Amino acid sequence: MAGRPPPRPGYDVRGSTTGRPLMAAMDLLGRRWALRILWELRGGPTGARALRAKCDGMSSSVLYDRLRELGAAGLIARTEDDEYVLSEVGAALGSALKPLDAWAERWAASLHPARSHGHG
Amino acid sequence: MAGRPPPRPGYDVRGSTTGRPLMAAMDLLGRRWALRILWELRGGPTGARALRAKCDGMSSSVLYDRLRELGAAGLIARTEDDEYVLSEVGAALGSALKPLDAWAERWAASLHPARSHGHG
DNA sequence: TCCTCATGTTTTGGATTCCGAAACGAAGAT
DNA sequence: ATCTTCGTTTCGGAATCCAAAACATGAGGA
Repeated sequence: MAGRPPPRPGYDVRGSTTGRPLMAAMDLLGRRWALRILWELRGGPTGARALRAKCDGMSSSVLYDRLRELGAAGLIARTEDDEYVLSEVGAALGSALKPLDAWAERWAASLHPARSHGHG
Repeated sequence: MAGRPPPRPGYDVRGSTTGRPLMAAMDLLGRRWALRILWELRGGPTGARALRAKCDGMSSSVLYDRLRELGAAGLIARTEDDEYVLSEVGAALGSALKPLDAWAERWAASLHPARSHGHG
């Protein structure tokens, strides 16, 4: 079960007592599969089992831990159909993560410059 | 010790065999303190002990695990003075992370709208 | 020389987190 | 009733993280 309350800005999080939002975000998003879950939720409402399939390799126990945390943080919500969906801030995070996607491509290019890499 | 080679784009990473750069990035950066270390390195070359002080709460063993991983990933390098410094791609990541910082502020505002929050 | 102090780094044992598979409970369809 | 699909929880073992101590090196001073 959750060992501690999910990190939220304004409160002390692991490694920072300043309550700086970015630190809370890094604590929350810096957990295994957290970013990935949000990323896969970009495409619209998704059921738990389908979400797990997209994040192949994730164990269900961790999935539900994350879903609880992200829900408590207000990043995801649920539809009437028992599906998980990005909240407004959650969707905004998806946009804020795009530069990271672009950077990753650049990073890949810097490591093996001769490799071609598509965007999907 | 390092249980597996640090994630790099173009190879299979935890939870993804596509080699997609973003997935490799999420595996690498989604480890505890990884993002924080890069964030604190923004200010210029920093010695190991000073870096650990900035990331108060981080244990030294994890610090050096991360420094090894980030070094192998080409995100950080070392100066002659035994200090750690962002590489070119590493610095670019710092910029790519700025929208995340901005998003975190918005996230904080969405949780407790009446709270004031400065930028430093 | 010897001691001290600050640094970079590794080691160690215990706590936390993650994984993988199985299982449970509630629907719907046959 | 039975089968299937889904959301969810449980559980033992593995990987990771933590906290503190220890090791190594070099500079400075007595």
